Amino acid sequence: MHTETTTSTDEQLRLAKDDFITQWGVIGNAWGISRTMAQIHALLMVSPEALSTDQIMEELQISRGNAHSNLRELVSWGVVKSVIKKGERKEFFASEKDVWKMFCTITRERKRREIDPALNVLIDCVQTTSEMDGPAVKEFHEQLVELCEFVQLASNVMDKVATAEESKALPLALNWLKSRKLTKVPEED
Amino acid sequence: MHTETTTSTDEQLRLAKDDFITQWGVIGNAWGISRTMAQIHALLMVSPEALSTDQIMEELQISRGNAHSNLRELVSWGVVKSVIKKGERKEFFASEKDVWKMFCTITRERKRREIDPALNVLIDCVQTTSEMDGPAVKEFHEQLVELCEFVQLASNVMDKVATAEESKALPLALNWLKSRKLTKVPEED
DNA sequence: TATAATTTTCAATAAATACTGAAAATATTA
DNA sequence: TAATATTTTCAGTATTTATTGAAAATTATA
Repeated sequence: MHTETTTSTDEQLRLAKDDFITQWGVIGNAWGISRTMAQIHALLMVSPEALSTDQIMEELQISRGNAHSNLRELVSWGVVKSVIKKGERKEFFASEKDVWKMFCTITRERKRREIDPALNVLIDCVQTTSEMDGPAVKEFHEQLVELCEFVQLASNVMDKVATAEESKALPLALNWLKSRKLTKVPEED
Repeated sequence: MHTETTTSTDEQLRLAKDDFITQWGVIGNAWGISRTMAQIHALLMVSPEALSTDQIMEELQISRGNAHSNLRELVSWGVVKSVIKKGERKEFFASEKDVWKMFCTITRERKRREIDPALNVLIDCVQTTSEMDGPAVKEFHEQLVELCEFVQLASNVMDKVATAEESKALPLALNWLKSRKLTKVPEED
């Protein structure tokens, strides 16, 4: 029996997944999502099985508190669901895997958390300034109305996306874009 | 001469602008933009004139270094432009005021900074896994391809938006959405 | 050229955010 | 019920990000 010189398929797969998880963490970080949260999400996206908190802690080498709070956050965003396995006492977690469903879910949440509050603030500002006069006020008011209408439109668009029940609806709706080859974009220096 | 009991129009306007600037800072913060950067942006959006670094420092009560680096950042995003006033030695700054142009500019930058790097990472992962075999690998590979195609589409959409030369093009293109009344969305509790 | 105005840098510090690990609370089984 | 498994909380700590303010570098004027 001689020493294995090639990496086994399982090992290769594990390494590729680890790489993806790490990279997704970096991406998430660049997008303003905490590295750990992005990593948990990535791990669950590429896990055929739902995972327990302990498995996630083990895999990503993070503490229980960290795993716990990030899992709750992912669940609150709707991209991860808690799964009960029969015969098992603990909670398991599984990610939504359909990219379009994920997109719709995140859009709905972002609208609720980020767009609606901004809209409310802007509407308040618009109303305050509509009761004042003078040319300078008018200019300011106009600017606010433009901003407001923009955010309103964003809000409407996001509503449409969020309620695109069938995950297949959007890809089709966006068919006006020809697909391109899978070619890397030149990197920054 | 009796004491003024009502606030002057100028004072009212100043207060309304201050309020907007503060609120925009809060919104920006919720969107992952630093409070100060959002405030500078807001200030410039509602200033009829371009402002100097000193005026911005004074207005927002921030340090020179802070004002400086955030202004550079805003300029690098393309939403603020440096303006040279004749007879004046210092640099002045003015914000783009057309909301749609702003949107196109930000979209272009986000694509370049956030989408393209992610796409490159995903393409690498897809390629790595395409050279491996086994059913588990195939499942992983499929998931990566879906993600990749999604990001690719996002990239294409953003390209279209970014190059929508005329700022009027997009509002028209998005006409499929009926406008709604300016009504506040119910707040969270 | 020297002088003054202005911009840029950056070490030090403050503030915000993320993470740990263990204790407390809760839920499950015997 | 008690014993055990599991989840949740949270004070303390580490890490990251934002800000200050003054010195250095740059640019413009006399």
